[in-house]
Amino acid sequence: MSKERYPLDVYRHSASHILAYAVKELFPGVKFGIGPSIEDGFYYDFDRQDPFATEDLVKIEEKMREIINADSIFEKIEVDRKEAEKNLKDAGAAYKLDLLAEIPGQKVTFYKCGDFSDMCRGPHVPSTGEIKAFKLLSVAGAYWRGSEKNPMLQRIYGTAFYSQKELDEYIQRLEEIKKRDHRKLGKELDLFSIHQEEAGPGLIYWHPKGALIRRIIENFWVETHLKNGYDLIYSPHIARTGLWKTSGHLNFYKENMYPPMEFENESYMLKPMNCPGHIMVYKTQTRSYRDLPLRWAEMGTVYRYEKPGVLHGLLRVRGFTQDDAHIFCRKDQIEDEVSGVLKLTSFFLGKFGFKDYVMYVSTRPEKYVGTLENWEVATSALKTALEKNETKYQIDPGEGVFYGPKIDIKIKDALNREWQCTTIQVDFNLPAAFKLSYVGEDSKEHEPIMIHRAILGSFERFMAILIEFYNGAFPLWLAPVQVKLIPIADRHNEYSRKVKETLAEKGARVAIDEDNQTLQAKIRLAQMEKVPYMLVIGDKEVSENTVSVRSQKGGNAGAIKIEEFVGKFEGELKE
RNA sequence: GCCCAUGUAGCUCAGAUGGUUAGAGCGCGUCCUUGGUAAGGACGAGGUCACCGGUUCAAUUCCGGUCGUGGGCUCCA
Repeated sequence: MSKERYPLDVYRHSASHILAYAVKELFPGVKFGIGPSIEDGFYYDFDRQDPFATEDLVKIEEKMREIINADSIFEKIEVDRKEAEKNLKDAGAAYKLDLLAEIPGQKVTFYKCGDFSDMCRGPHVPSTGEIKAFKLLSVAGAYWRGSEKNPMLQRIYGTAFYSQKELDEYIQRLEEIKKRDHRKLGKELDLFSIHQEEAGPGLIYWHPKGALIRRIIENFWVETHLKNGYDLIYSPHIARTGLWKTSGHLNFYKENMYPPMEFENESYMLKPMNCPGHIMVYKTQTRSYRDLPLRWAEMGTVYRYEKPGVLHGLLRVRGFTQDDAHIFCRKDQIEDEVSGVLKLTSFFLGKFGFKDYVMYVSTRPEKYVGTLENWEVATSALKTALEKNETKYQIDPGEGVFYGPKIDIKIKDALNREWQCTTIQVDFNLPAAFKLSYVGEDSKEHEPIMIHRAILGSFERFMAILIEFYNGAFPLWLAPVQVKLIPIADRHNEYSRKVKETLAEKGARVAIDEDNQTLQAKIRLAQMEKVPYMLVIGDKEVSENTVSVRSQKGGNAGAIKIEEFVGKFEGELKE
């Protein structure tokens, strides 16, 4: 065995081959798909009559260990294209033939290892004994080449690391992610529920604590928008089907819309987006170039049909509230407006503690509306705005929406996962579809540009991210209960109520635990509820007019005067 | 939608090759206890074993379907 370190993906790719080798040994007749390394490990796709059971993974792992112990050499073999084709045909390797068709050149490489040979670009580690730490994780169905039209294969996921220690750490991280799951914490902290059978899947019910957090965020959101030159509007949840026809949603977005409601000989549809509503408001007046930009914001609840298999907690739902806004502006204002949105975005995300994010600019796709000149102007405005904000970004070529280029921002959470929240999209389509105009300096009619933007994305998704990011322990300004008073015995209840009143007058959200329980039990409960501050009140506190402060993260901090606690509390809120 | 797994008390989970009253812990209620920084004690109330149908003398258990959920594929705020 060599001491050289191979890149982790080479390592994993080799592990994936060993997996395929083991499957070939254990389950003859299985056909092979592809087996690449992925971000956190590797997988291999197999076509087999009977799906793999979870117990099969154990057997396969054992076989893999045998192969590793045998330390078989990965032998690279170059084969002439025609010969490869013949060999694969003889072996009945339909999927490999499919792959071969896409490989250019006259030579193809195979890697042979023991009795197992696989068409593969490589590279591989020199021999199977190099693999020190691996684990098979799960089985799942996956379409061949990711298309619903193709047959479904059985995919086995696994991961591999240089050392057992790193593997253990990875598995620990998976467990940490599981522990932080917003669905689990949402239940434990009594924030929200979903009543899939009784009320319908993908629809969220906010409980008092969750609703309170939501309202705190909304208030902050409204205040910030008003300070930053936005006006608020409200638009209805349904509109005549004709409106969605004009907007183009019936053409481009139909599969995500719920079927029409018919009444009074008219047909109405539930809104999947807020934009047409905002356009209705725009059209009520003749707008002058002097009026622009108009920035209209709305926490707009929209409904989108999502396939049953994709619903997931708060992250993927069927009814959600976007922190939406539409900016109607002139072409020459795009850059400034986008720049303003970027500044607002970093203010918002910073307020919640997100410091790391990745920006993507998506450019013109193959199918598009609008003039090339407009695309040019808008795309470069997006880039310039980013550059002037000294923001690094990546280009996603051709990934723009049909109606215009966009900026997507993904935030990174505590566990280094990326989440898409903010999106800023330039739209050439709707202003044209609704024949929007403003009167220019030249007294002629011009078409405004529309910018759609959502900073938090959807309230539901953002809450899910926050819950997992904070691990349920919301910072003081968001915590539904900020302070919990814990009287030790009944005789301390009265004093505690007075403390509560004092704190409540200062705007604090306070609760008292007057249950007939021991101090320890009350503290345990408050800790599990992740209340930022617990104030313990016993004989000593009552007689000295103090409270004993315990913080959720820092533990017991001793007794202080009530006014002192108020000062500390208010100071922390201002941070 | 497709593949696999799965649905037992408010929550987390046991359980029976088909057979009278289906269990535990937490939570909830009543009582005892009035305590000093993560579970004091006793008693009690909670279940059409997801729903519909089939097989059977008998189904929560076996079979089929439906509605959900989980992990994937695809898609996305």
